[in-house]
Amino acid sequence: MGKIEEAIQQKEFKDPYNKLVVNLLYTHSYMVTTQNCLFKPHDLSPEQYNVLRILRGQNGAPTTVSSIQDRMLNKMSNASRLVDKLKMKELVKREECPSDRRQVDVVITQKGLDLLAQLELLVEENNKNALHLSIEEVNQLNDLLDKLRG
Amino acid sequence: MGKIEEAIQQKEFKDPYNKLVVNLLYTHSYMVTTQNCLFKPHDLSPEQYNVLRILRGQNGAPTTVSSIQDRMLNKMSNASRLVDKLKMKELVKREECPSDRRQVDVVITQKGLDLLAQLELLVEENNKNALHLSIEEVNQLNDLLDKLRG
DNA sequence: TTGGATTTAATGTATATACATTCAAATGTA
DNA sequence: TACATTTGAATGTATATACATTAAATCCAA
Repeated sequence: MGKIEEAIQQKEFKDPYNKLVVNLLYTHSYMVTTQNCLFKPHDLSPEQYNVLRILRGQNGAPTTVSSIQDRMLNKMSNASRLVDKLKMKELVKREECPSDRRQVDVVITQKGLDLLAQLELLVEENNKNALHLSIEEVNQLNDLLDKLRG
Repeated sequence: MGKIEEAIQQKEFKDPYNKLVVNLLYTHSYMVTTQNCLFKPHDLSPEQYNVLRILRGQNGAPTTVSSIQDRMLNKMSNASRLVDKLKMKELVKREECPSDRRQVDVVITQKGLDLLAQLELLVEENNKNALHLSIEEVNQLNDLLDKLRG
């Protein structure tokens, strides 16, 4: 894979800031590609996986659609439709919230929990294989990304 | 914005590798959001902007659809359809390649070049405003991302 | 308590990604 | 030359993002 200049056949960048934007977009695509390969055999998209992870993190407590939305990595994704897809696969349950009938309580099913458990090791392995960095570099990168967003 | 843990309301991560994947996805979404805001008033998407940039980088030389595809940040994007959208806006021209009639030569128009020129300063400003990092940190981040992909 | 404002989820539409498939043109080999 | 293979672009379909809009339920203030 190597340097971004070779990967996209661009000789040089206007400035390091411009290069960083391109590098982020390209690296994102690289990571998502590995995730797609991993999840595809299980008929799951990375985004659907993320919703399941959020629901499991609630430890069985019902979670409203808007609460899922708030916790999603992409704030513009559509939790309502993702939940719909997961429900069709019986990975989540969806019930009207008794205290506020506008809201919808979403809970991960046992089938959903089983799928997450099954993927656990694969995801961990995939991450470590895809990220060609030492623990120190990973920590450094995490700090820089946190700082990037201000 | 701050630390990723607060941003997505997740208390802790399984390991730094897992955190990095989440951080990359979240930071990508952050950057693309700023780009969308920038390009939207000009009826352009970040991906269409990227194609125009690639074509300008060819200095007027015709570029085939597959060559555009190779240079794109996301290798799974569909250059054919993006070129189609740009042609409808008269930002590119598309002609049958005389030496190989399977291929299609794409060239950026003056209108396309004018639009890029108009966006030049805005993009630069947007990048510097969105990336809350010093030049040194930007360079460090670029190196780490290059290394990440191996 | 009524009626406007707000909240929540669902839905509609355009764009893009992630594939698979198609079809014409070119290539290579018997 | 003839025919199978490969290549390049377009197209089809499912999923997801990026909005705007809708409709119902709740809230709140007159």
